[in-house]
Amino acid sequence: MAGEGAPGEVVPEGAARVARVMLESPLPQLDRLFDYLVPAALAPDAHAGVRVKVPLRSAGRTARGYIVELTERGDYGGSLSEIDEIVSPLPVLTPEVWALARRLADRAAGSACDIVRLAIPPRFVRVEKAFLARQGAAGTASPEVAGPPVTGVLTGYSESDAAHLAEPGARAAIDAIATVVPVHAADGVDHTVGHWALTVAELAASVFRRGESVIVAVPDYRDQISLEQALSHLGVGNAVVPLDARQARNDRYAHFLTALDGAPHIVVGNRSSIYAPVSRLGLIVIWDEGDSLQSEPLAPYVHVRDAALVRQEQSGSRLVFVAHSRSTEVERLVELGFLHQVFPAPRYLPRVVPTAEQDDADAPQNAARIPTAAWQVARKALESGPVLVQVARPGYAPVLACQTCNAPAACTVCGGPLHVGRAGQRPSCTLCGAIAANWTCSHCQGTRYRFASIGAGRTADELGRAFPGVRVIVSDGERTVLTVDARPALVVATRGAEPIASGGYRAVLLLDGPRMLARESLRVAEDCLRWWSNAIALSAPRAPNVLVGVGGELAKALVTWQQEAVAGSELADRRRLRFPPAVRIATITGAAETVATALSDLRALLSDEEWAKMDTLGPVPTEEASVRAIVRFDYAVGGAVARHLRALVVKNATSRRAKPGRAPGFRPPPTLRVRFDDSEIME
DNA sequence: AGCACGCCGACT
DNA sequence: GTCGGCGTGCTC
Repeated sequence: MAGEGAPGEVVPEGAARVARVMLESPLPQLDRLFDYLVPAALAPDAHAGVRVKVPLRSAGRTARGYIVELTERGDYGGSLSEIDEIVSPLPVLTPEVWALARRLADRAAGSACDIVRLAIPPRFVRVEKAFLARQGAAGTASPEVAGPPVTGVLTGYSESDAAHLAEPGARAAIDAIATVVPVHAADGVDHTVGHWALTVAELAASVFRRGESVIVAVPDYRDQISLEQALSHLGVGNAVVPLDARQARNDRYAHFLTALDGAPHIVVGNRSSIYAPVSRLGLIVIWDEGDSLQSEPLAPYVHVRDAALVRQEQSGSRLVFVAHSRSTEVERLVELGFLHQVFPAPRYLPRVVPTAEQDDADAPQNAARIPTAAWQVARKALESGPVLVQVARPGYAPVLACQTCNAPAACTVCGGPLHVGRAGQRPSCTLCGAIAANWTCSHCQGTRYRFASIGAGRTADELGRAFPGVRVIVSDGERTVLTVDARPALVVATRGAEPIASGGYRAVLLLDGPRMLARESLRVAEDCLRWWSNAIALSAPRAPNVLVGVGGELAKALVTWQQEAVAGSELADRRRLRFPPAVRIATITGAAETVATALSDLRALLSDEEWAKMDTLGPVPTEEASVRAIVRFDYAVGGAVARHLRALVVKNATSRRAKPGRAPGFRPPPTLRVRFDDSEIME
């Protein structure tokens, strides 16, 4: 490389002289490609995908960005500036990921650079140097793979389903087998994992052994570990590239670069792994797509499901959604015939026993919310191993109330709700953390409070008293226990934080069903079904699973293990109400006049046919000086709605002015903001 | 975001 | 006549 590209050297005839650059800027009006000249000195490293620094508007002001493509002549009429610097010669933004980012941003009326930020971790120079040195020395080496050859067998499923899933471009919703299996990892240690992990690992290993890459997006760390153990069990542990959020930033960049090296890999990570720059993508797996952690909280809020659907379409890879229960979104895709349903063969039916809640004077201690039948199940199961008790709330007493007037107990400092975190602790404020010493009720001046709800900690205390001598283990969101051994123990866990028990739980008690169902949410039925199903799936084969205090359609769905029936009827309701996912929605937020003009501009931009396929809710006032309108529309017109709303956001961003030098207290009107497919908003 | 351009009020 | 106020618009 040395000696090439001296200043003033002439670029070879026919070489690309113009780089089209995506700028790293949050401004919607800069979300397009800008043309720059490639100076001869930089030509050797000027490849599509490399990070660059470019001048913007005036000399001295630089922006960062990525070369997206190289052409001989740009389409810009004016005179072009030259690229300042090529930050690194590594082409980190692959054409495939760029195309994905552009499509998803357009679909969500957002900036492609916001997606690229999720896709490419921050650069780590030392990591990059080490990677380049390694690549220069050894070239691109495929990871070594041990273990059995490609079998195409999918344990617990029919041969015909396995064959269907092996076909290129296959798309399916797979109902996971609701129990646990032992795996023998390469480290020589035996582990227990959910059977889903073995299923996903079998699919991944068979695609990987064809020389293709796999991406698996899992919601949390516990699932990440289980899947890595299952992949190790199948002899493809070396192929795993982990991209989870727990990694240090340098490790994250190192693993990102490994994914980029051109060899086939099995990428396992959180929702942003869907953007991994692997080559020859053969399979995308989304495990437990309904988990809220699969929903992206950063703009433009593209759910991993939607990113996966677009990436599948663009790459022609296989795509499977694996879960114990079905979201309405996946149900819609099944009903459209877009996803093929796959059930275990023979169907696996866990033992689920619904028990109506009862006030039972005979129940030990004051634990009346645990019916006698459940006590008996727990007592018997504790003879042979661990028992899982799922509860709704973490802490000890999550809610306190005034003993005199029954009002919720509020912090005397900030007015926030009080709670007791651990047994014997003084009450403290959930918001500001202040210890409530000498508490007085703000309503009646009473000074005594009572526990108004029961958390995991208090349940654990009660159970410990009822079963003297039995180990009690608490796992909640704050202190999550990942695994427990096979010895008898009462494991009290909040939903989603259940440890995996070696050999599976001998019984599962789902205690706080009615409380979980009481939550005000459009998704409450599907969420509860998912929480319960996932806990049941941690039980050993034939172990009893007691569902306390829940009857009706939900209990029936669990007993017959047909959660998709609930998803189907939920979706039918949403169609009737025109709620997502039957339709798409976009929320439009901003100053009242801004939103009003945006809505009328949108009407003007759409054809009559398009307008007929949508309706508007609101606007309603939200926070200070802001209103929010919701537009609902059929999937067919989503592209047009997104394009026009995006244009209005750009227009608003360029014309709106914060007026400096105005009277003190003057606040610029809130910006026009558009967000697509925010299903939380319908609650 | 920043920064230059441009179109109206007070000035040597 | 022009110096400079800040609203307006653009960024390859």
